[in-house]
Amino acid sequence: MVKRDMARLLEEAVRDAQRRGLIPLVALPDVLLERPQNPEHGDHASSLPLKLARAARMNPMAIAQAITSCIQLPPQVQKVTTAPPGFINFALHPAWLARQVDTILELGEGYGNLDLGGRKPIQVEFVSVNPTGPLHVGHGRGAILGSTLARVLAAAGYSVATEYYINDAGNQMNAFYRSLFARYQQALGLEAELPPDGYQGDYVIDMAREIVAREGDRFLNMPPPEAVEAIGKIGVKKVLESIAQDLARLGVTFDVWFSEQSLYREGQYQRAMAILRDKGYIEEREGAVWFVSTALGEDKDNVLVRGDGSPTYFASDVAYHYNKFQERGFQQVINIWGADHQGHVSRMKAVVGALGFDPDRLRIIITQMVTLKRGEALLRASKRSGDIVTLRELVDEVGADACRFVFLSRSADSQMEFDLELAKLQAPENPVYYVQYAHARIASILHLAQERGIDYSSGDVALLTHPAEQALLRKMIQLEELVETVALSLEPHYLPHYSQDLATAFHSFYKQCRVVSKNEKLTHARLKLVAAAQITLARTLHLMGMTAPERM
RNA sequence: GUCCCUGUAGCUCAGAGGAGAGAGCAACUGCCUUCUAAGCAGUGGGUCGGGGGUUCGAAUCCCUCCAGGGACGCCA
Repeated sequence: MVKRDMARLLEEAVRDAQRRGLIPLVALPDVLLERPQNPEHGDHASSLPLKLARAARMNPMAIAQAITSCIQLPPQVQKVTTAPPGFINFALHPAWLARQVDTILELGEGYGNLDLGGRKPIQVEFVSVNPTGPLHVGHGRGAILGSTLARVLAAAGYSVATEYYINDAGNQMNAFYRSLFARYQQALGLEAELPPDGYQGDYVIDMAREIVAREGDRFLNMPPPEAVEAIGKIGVKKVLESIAQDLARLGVTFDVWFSEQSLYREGQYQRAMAILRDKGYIEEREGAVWFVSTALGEDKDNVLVRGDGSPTYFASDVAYHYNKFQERGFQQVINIWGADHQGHVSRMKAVVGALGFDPDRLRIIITQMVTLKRGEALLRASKRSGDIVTLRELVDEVGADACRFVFLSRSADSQMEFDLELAKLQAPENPVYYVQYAHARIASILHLAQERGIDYSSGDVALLTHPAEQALLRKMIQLEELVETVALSLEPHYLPHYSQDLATAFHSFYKQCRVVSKNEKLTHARLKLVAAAQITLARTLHLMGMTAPERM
């Protein structure tokens, strides 16, 4: 990776300068290199001299010159210059840049893979919505974020497992069961009322009708509690199937669908509670069992077991995370939660610490709310009221690729507006098509070359000296750095931005440089460049979970 | 009241201590006899919410105020 090479080069030069007494022995800051926005300042830049000036009690320019004088140019670098008030600028060597085409072609689909993670087992848990109804658009955001992170982490060399936590225990499920049973009775022409805390959505009615069609009235012959349970199970299965389908259409799949109930069946709950009890984090008062989070600096304690003896969802979460770290041995766990769970972050981390694990091994990403607009009309999503725009509807209208791209473009921290009308209206001008169009154009050139039977395998990349070719190359070689950035920051919104930059570099090259021409040698070299650009662009699209179309 | 997120071009958003603050859309001007014009080249547009502070240097860090959203249950 170029950036790392440059950083090492700089660091060695500083050490050398210190050894030779050109600059004093002072500690170095963490960040050594930046990427200058002005191309005149080279490909990489360092403001290290400015940062050292005070401690070194030297003029920054003098430091810059001292360091620069200790740099021995590697093949990657054409020149190193100093600039006031104290910058060191690195310019990559055009010949080296051109040679990266061959490197990328050799790596093929593997270009962009790193071994940053050392195969460490890492879990990404996301969506994890109660199986009580269809997913809405907010869930789509978490789904796309999670699945993209999983792809990038895998590329970065982690051993990634994706997981959906099924909240199939607790009050919400019970309300859903009873709602479904009421609709079932209604579907059979009986008088029945939806419970006051019930689910009003039409999908419950549809589901009840399906159950009647398939199973008849046999549940009426059971004692009502049994019937509710039996119908509920069928309902959950149906809902989960439809959730899985909706997600699959978005390119989101899971390695594991983990049941909350299993935590109780298989003893994880009991074991986790025993640990907390042994370590003195549990107190019983007011008829309930509490996790004494105040002992860990939290604002307040939290109930684990209610007065009626039933565990809270927090108790389930304790057992679940005990299971993740202790029983399944994940080194790192990433949870993606909606903004409405933000208040639970610190207590969750506290309890992980209380169980004996380093809380930093748990990283929780909060995705902010999505508001849907249809033109001027604001649409609020509430599952209870039944007034929702479902994820399925969104994908139907906008398409999976565009959905992924739009959601990925925003950082998880910022609330976003999704205007359905605009998304449809803008379709041809949408950046997603701009990026994919670049890929289709590349494919088209390569098809032409194939039709004409051009063998460019021995093309000489040294001919790639045109500014547009070099600009394209500069973008292409940033892919590895991008994968690293996203894997460390867990912020995939860099991907769509990079893909646009890459597409721009290609479109501009395409306009300025004829690829298949009468100049045979240049044609061969450029076909190589184009093939490498295709690899880079396709890889970027695939990391985002998008398709790379051959034609549009 | 407390805690979290956000406030950057007309709109949607990047930019997390460095060099005249960026992109897409929208607006305007040019460019198709050549591999896809879903494209390219260019123009206009900004008190980076306000005010203090730290720093050689702040959209970025600290304090404070304002505005929007979310969370503060023996709901999930």
